[in-house]
Amino acid sequence: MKREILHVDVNNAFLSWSAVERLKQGETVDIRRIPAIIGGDEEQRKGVVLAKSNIAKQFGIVTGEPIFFARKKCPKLQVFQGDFKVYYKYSNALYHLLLEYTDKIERFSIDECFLDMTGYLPKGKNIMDIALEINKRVKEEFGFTVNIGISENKLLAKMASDFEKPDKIHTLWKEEIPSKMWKLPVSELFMVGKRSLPKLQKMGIKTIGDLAQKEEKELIHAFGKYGKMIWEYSNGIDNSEVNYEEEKPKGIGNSITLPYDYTSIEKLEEVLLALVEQVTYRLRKEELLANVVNVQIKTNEFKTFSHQRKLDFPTDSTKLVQDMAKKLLSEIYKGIPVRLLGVRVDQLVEKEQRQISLFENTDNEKQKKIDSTLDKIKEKYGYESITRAGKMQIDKNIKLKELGKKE
DNA sequence: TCTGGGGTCCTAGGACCC
DNA sequence: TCTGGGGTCCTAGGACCC
Repeated sequence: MKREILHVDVNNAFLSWSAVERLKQGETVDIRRIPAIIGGDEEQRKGVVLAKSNIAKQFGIVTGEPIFFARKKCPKLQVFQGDFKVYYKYSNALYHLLLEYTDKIERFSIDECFLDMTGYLPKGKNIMDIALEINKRVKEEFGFTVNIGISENKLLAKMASDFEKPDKIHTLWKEEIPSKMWKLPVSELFMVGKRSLPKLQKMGIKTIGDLAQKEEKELIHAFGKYGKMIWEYSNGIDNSEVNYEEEKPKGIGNSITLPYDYTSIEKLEEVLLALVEQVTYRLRKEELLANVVNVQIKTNEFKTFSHQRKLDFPTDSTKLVQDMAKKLLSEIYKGIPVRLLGVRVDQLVEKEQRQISLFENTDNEKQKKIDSTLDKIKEKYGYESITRAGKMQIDKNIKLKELGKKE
């Protein structure tokens, strides 16, 4: 059966949301109408472009590039700091509006949703009517704009929403693939990144159409599973479902670019504990246990190293994750200046259904009590109220993240 | 003042087992 | 007295997305 899928994508999400919030606070300048970007804190060495206004885009500014470069391209550029609390607020507002049309919604990212409208169209209305209504309502009720892509699967709907921006609705039905999608450069295809591009070009593939017309076998030979996937995408093939059920995360991580390169293991360990605390706090909130701990560093030369290890039994204990993380850090740290430090936990399992291991001792009851007591304080007074690491004791220069609420 | 942070998925090699 | 081989698990690294 042919499905009816919408992809709703907020235009310049972070910048638009900041613009709307500022206007609401009484500011008169709409930062969408000036050369502006949302950027990270340059003093904390997080100075990259997170979002740009269309005017900034006209100067050649791209997401992810250093603000330093962006300023060279556009000396009059205005830089604003992002606020993730605000972003979650608008993301949730949009989601709730969309829920009025179907309950089959996949939140693909903070600013993108897939809607499965199959069987959800009200009498006398077609999918375009619904898209028009959503587009209009979002603009009127929230003050920001969205692009909407319409098709019979997620891939095509997503490609469609990416066509002309902002505030536009596009269809990309199967029969429109040759005229609307094949002419585009292959780099525009979802999942074709900067690493694959040169390889594809060497094969004589410049457009999505070039890729579609290759033999599938040739792509599989050159790229394996990935080759099969992008070949299918170029032909508009995607049978994946709109995943509307809230999924538990498969891994939880926290990393930080340090304000300057660290060369002492003691200082790194202090930060490591703060990272572990946040990760395990989130673990416990999700009622998950981790089987694997991973520690990652990035050197001053931008080389990354990581070590991971399986635990004897799954845990959400700050202490146990910290012990393992310290071990892993000591394995990778060879005295090279460290720019970034990160901790992740993986292979997460539900708290209830885990096996009780023979190795698991029961004398960690004390640790459990400490964890849950601290969690309660965090719930009540905010995450920053108490940490074992105590961010004040760490480096005064470090600003740890606030925990954004997904809801 | 050059280069964020949070994810998912895949690959490849080695260990280990049968 | 010459190197088998398939399957699974573990680990490191990398690609891609927003």
